[in-house]
Amino acid sequence: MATSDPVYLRVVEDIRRQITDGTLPPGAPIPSRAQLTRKYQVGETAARHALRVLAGEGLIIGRVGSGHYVRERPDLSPLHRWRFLDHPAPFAADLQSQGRRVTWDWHSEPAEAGPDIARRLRLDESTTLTRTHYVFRGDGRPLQLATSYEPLEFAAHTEEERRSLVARMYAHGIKITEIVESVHTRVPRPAESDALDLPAGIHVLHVERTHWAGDRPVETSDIVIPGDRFRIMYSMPV
Amino acid sequence: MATSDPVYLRVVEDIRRQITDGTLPPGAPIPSRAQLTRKYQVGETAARHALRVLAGEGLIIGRVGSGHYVRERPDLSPLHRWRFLDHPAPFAADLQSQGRRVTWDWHSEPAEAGPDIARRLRLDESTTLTRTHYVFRGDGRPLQLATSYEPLEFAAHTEEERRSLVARMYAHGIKITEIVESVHTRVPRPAESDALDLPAGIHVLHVERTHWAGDRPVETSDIVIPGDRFRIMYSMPV
DNA sequence: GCCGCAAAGTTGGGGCTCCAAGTGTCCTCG
DNA sequence: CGAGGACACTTGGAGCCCCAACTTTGCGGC
Repeated sequence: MATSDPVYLRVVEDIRRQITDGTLPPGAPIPSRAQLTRKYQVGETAARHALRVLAGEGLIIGRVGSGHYVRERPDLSPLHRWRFLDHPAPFAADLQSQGRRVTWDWHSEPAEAGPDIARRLRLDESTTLTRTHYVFRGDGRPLQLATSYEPLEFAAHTEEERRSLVARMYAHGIKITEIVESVHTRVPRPAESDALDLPAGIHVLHVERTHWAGDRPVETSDIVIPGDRFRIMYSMPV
Repeated sequence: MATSDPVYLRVVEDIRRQITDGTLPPGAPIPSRAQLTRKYQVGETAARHALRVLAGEGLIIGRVGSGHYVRERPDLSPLHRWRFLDHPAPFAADLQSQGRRVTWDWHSEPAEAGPDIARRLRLDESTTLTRTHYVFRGDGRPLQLATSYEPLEFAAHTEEERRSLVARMYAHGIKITEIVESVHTRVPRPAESDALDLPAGIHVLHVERTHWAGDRPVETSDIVIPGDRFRIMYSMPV
């Protein structure tokens, strides 16, 4: 977006795009260091750094003597993990990877922080925030609820802006550096049973997620998932 | 361990040790590139690479113009996340970060894979595996159960070996490249209620964890956590 | 005693080069 | 026709250098 980003990022973003949009399928060879320097008109350092970044993301894998290749099982790669974590419906991962569509409704309103949210965002209890309720559906069935709290000035207004909190914050000059989650299970509240169409006796997974910019929390949300019909999948390259 | 490891690893491991054992507390400055080259007698490239690796692990943070510093909140760093994930009791993280001791009992026995484990490890149903049952306790109270399945030849025999599956596999020449988890909640089985001292009506979190070496699964385990009294905490640098 | 500025130090981007170890290909020789 | 070896290519470790942007420190002057 900026006019003078690091050049290695140009290479990273171009290859990443080709992998995510399927131009480079799993197993496909990535151009070698020498080829990248010619193709993108960058130095060897930049080409090498780009490959290392992509390998660090788990999107490609390097084989000494042979080359870099798009990794198999990319649906479990950190990029995807990352995309889903950043997504307002982070635990819709397995549904999406099965090719099914996740849709959602939301509505926003101003709200007082209250003791719990004030603690999580390190704010005063009487601070007014934007509270957004989300209902996520997969193939029409309710999958997941989320309630997000963020300062008024950062709230999303369009569908597009809702897709990535990190990108939205970045546009405001705020760089998200960490995502902290705390998970437990509990009995659903009546409104939740209703919204999720839960049979009696089924518990829910409750995820408290907070986005941090350095040592300052900038957004927090409560995510509620039916505990029976759902699975969370992720992976990490070692 | 090996006689001729990459030199940057020497630097990484030394600094990492100092951070984890408290010699370098949160906020402490890390020697600069120039100082590292002198101190460890390595080139600038190696010093720089070591700092990048540590920063990538989230243990330190670089500030342009100032230096690298041990990160605050290191109990949420990826290294720790990683250590706990690799640990047989991955979700004892918040207890340990509060300084409490987690202890465990276990017993191993040979067992037939059976349909479920055979599918997860891509083996034949009649294959004999080592099955290990763990009971984890924090301050004497039961916290977590785990059942691990691994090929006979890789099984751990000492307490020390049990601490890190990744290190143990590495000693066998097997490099773990990925950890895949699938989580859901369910009603506890009678034996689980018993072992975890669960009040009636409390559900459990059931985690299916599989360690992969390339495209081959080498270990899988079922981890059962009480859903009421427990929280999972982790974080990821963006 | 305090302010402001310059100098020194630090990170992060980028460039170039050498080398060891491993892979793949192709050609030659038996 | 087939096996084996030479050669070209690739990764990953390592070294050295230059520079822009930023922070810290310390000194000189008011």
